[in-house]
Amino acid sequence: MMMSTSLYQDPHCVVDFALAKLWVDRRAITLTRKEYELLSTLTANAGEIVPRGVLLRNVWGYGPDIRTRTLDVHIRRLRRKLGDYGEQYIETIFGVGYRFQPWREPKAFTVEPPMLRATA
Amino acid sequence: MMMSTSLYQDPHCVVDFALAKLWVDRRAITLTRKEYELLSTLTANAGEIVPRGVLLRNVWGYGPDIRTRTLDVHIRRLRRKLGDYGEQYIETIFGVGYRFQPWREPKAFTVEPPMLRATA
DNA sequence: GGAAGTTGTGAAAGATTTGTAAAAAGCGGG
DNA sequence: CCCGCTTTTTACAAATCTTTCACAACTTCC
Repeated sequence: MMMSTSLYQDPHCVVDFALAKLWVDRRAITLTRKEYELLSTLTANAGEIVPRGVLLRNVWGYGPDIRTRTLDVHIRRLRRKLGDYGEQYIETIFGVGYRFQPWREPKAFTVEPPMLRATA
Repeated sequence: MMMSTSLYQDPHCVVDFALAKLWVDRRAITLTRKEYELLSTLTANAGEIVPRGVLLRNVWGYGPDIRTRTLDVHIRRLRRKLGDYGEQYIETIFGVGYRFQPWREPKAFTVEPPMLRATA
């Protein structure tokens, strides 16, 4: 039985919620369970801030009174697995939480410098 | 369109659900009943993760509260019978279950080294 | 600039899951 | 019953994942 797969998708990154898989630039990346749940929560709210408390509750089942750094560590490992885009994809909102930013083409500064006219 | 005998098939491995038989590289392999049921369940969902719980329920009829290592032992024997491909075919998804991966040609890295150009 | 609080990070410790060999337990036909 | 084969359990070893720790780096606010 084939149902259309639910996934997050942009030019560089695909997350398949059904297969629990991640691809970055066509390359398959293995995620651990916690990494996957964390990324799922973030991409499910792509573009929106997800507060630390919400992540700790949804992914870890922690209450509001638990102090841990495990979220930070997992964020770090996710960023790593997202390769060069890690920093761009997962944004830190200081004092609040994190936000997964859908891919946006970088300004083309280095690619196509503004009018290098032959000349002088 | 007619639906011929139901079987799983790839360049190295054929599983015939009707005959309850397995061939690896043209060689017939005898499977015990449990081995066969396990392999059937896995190949029937080739490419997809099958959670431990599902296997324990489908193949053994166990409920979610039963702790046993018999699944692991059977996986091991299946891998053995699949010969050199055992590890490649049956993938462990840590903390989740197993996945039967259809055959894929290995990357040809060693076969055709990237351009050794004569020169300098 | 300095204090207080927050996040980043590598490494270590802890916890859980899976692999495996070998022994024990089941099972069906003689 | 007894035998041969299959299946399950047992008991560790090994692999993998998760969390903590200690400290560096960074933010914010005064």
